[in-house]
Amino acid sequence: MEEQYRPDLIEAALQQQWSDQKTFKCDTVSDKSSAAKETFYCLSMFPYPSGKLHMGHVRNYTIGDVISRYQAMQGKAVLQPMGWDAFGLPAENAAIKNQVPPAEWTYQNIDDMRGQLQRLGFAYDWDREIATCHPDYYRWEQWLFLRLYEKGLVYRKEAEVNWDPIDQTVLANEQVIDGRGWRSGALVERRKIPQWFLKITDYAEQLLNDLDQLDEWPEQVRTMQRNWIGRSEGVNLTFTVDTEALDGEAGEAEAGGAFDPALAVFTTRPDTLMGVTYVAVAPQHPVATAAAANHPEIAEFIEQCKNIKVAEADLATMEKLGIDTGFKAIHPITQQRVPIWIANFVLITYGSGAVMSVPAHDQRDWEFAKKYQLPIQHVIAPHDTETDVDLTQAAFTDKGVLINSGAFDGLTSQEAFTAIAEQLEAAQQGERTTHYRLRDWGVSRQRYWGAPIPIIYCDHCGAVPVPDDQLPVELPTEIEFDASGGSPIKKMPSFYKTQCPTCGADATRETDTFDTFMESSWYYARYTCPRNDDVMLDDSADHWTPVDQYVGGIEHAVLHLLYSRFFHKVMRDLGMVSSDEPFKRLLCQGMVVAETFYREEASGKKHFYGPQEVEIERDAKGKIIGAKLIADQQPVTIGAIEKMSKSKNNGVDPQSLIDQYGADTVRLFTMFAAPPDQSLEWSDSGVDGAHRFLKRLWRLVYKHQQQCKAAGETTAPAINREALEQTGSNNASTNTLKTLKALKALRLKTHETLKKASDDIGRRYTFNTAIASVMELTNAVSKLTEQAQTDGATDQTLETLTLAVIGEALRISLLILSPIAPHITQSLWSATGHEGLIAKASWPEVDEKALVKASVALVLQVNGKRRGQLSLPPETDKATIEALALEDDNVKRHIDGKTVRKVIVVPNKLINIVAN
RNA sequence: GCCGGGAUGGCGGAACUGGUAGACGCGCCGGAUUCAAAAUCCGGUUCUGGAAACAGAGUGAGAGUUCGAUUCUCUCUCCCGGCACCA
Repeated sequence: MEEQYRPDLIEAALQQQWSDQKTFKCDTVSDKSSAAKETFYCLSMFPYPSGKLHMGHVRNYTIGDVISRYQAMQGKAVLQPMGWDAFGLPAENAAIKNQVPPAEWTYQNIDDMRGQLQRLGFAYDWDREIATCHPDYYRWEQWLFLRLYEKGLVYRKEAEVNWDPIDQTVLANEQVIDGRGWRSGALVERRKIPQWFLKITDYAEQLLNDLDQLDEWPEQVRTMQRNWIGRSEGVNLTFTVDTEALDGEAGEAEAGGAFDPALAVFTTRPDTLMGVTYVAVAPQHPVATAAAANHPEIAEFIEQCKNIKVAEADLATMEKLGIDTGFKAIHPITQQRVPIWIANFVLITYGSGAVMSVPAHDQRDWEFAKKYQLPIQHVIAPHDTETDVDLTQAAFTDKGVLINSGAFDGLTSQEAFTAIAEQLEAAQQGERTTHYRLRDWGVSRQRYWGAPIPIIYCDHCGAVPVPDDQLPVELPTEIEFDASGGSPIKKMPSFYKTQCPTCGADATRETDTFDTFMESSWYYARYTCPRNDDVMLDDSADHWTPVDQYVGGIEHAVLHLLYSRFFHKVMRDLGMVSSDEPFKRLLCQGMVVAETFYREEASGKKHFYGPQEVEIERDAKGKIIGAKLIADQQPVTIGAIEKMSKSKNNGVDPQSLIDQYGADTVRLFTMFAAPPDQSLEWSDSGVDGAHRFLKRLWRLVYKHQQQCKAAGETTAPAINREALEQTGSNNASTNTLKTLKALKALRLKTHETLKKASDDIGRRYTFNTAIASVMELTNAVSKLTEQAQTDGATDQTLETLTLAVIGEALRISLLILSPIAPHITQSLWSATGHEGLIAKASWPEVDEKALVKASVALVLQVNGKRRGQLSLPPETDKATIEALALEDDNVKRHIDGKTVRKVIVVPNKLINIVAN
């Protein structure tokens, strides 16, 4: 055994050994030996192959690896695969920038990043690796899409995209900066094009209800999904556009063509119907188009509304603007005429593209009405008389009692909901309905680097699905990119020219590709049978799924996790899996963040400096007071602590850390610095600290091993429990008694640590506190080792006993740390005479007998403030505790002159004396 | 704007079910070792007062419930994630 810890010597060798021996290869279903074993499927969200790993990946995959290794030590058959979410926009951007085809760029990145993952020692079954850009993978995605098509879950409709009028391409939201295309700088326009949709709304109710099954998901994620699906009960009702007035004013034929005079709106508050003072429609609504026909100012307003990108956040934060169409809508109950306005915040994609407006009882309507001097009609009064309603200041949005509502006056909001809905239903002007905020999933992307949508357009037969035997529709990889960013296959007749599968006539292939969320919605299932070329999923899928533990970033809380849940239910309905949900337990890890440093240039633009370029200045207490650039010794501004990113130049490259400290140190630090669900703040000195701990652990084991050798033992001796219990023997010296007491204390600490760490790693996933408790244990071992040395000459039994107790503490420390730092623990495991792999060892068991305590600390409080402490045998009775507490000098002082009113005793914890 | 989350010493964090606030690590201060340094080891370290014992204050701000609140309730401030074409 080496005296010094040398990660550079041990890590590479062990990784080679694990790879050669396929140590972490997962048993297949047909393997009889594994059939009886309990399975555990641990999955970390697969990475996009961007080039190299970042700290977020390291954190994500270390968490998954710790859980996997822990579960394997529990005796389970563990599946932990890894792969690549390989389609996506960055490959196309790189292609334009570097003139490298996306496929080449992607596969090179995969090779690089695979090497980095292996260098971190993750226990993956690499034989199951998948890359979603490979035809063997996406052919099954095309196949599944066609099954959805057959089931009527696929349809085509017009939908809006961000259009760059100069580059003549569709832009992603990310590519629109301040309303302009990121390459061309042109103002983007919203433009409608036909696109394919999946009917996820058919599953809205199930997706909502089954959230209740997911009791091992973070509550916040379930809440976000619930709100995203957004079920609401309301009424669909119809206002009628007053076409007679229209005739008088402009004439319908002129007015941009005919439109349906029935103007449908949805409301969750039919009780406020009598307070409607106007109706608002989306700029794209047919009524708006009609109004624009002979009113140039309206046409111009509609035109302006186009210059906003297709993102809800932008729509919701923009200035609320509107214009009167001049048209009137007839109220379904009062028959009164109210104005129809065009409002830029009404979404054509959401509901019917029109809303009824009740400014008295809806804040947004109120603000709009104030701005454009529209009337405000008060129709709901509060239940109680204390609540102030001042409609000149704000809308009153609570429910209450109806007023100014004719026949409905005096009804509560709830009663009015029913009464008004029934009246509308009777008059066939409305119906009660359930509405979802969730929209159908648009899966068409006008991009190259994605899976082709398997559809052929024929002039005679329309849209025709590609027959199964022609799958996969392969994406050509021999392509050329031009600077506009447009998809090359759209200009590639060899790709899109084909024959209609139905009639054989010349036809055109769909050149759009799938949204990359398609690939990530089912990859977890494909890992169970990644090489099966005959079917998408075989029996293995049901053997392993649902995934027992899924680990990934909180940013996926809604979209990816909702789409996967949808796909799982679809696959269930197709008989491919039998469970309802794909992921049993979910862990959302926080971001990796770091300090930023910058200088503001004359233009106001910030120039960010990397952490390695900057020197931190501290005051005498170590508080950071400033920073300067090493290069010129001039100050730089310390910015906010933000997510590591290229733009903020605050990223730390994991590779250089691995080179410097080894994989175990990096793994240990990322697990120790924060609990997994919180954001992790990067700290170089923290990494040093983690490395120091590993060095200390190594030296401790080395020293112990030397002592064992000196005592003539090759490994730590077994604990002689009888000898350890001999505290009362008459001829024992004080030194002996002292040592025995210390040994028993260490053994207590060992098993307390094991108990806590097992719970922390196995149940709570608070790896930071598990590591902290092992640190405490090794600190105690360190103290005892020193103590034993200074106590000097002791008899041989005692020496053996000391070696045994310390040996147990170290062995248990190694086992607890092995999922976190697998290399160093393996080396020390072998060096202390253990055969085989620590990864295949069983998790140690707590010795309950070692946990028995002679006394417990009991806190004394007077009026809730700590005034002292008692050390008492556990389960001391209340009366005794109270008597002892009242004798305490400090307690006496604080109750002096007061009357004891009450005494509260919490067993084995504290006693609180209430006196005044 | 909407939905979700967070805030505790100089710093990262701990306190799991309402019961000793600050475990563990970093940083800093002092000491040992060393010709010296690195490395390592030992001690101290929430703030204020005090030599100490101890006392007072203290978990983003303000209120409330309770014998007792970092923990529960309400209001507010700031920061972060998502918002359907970044993945």
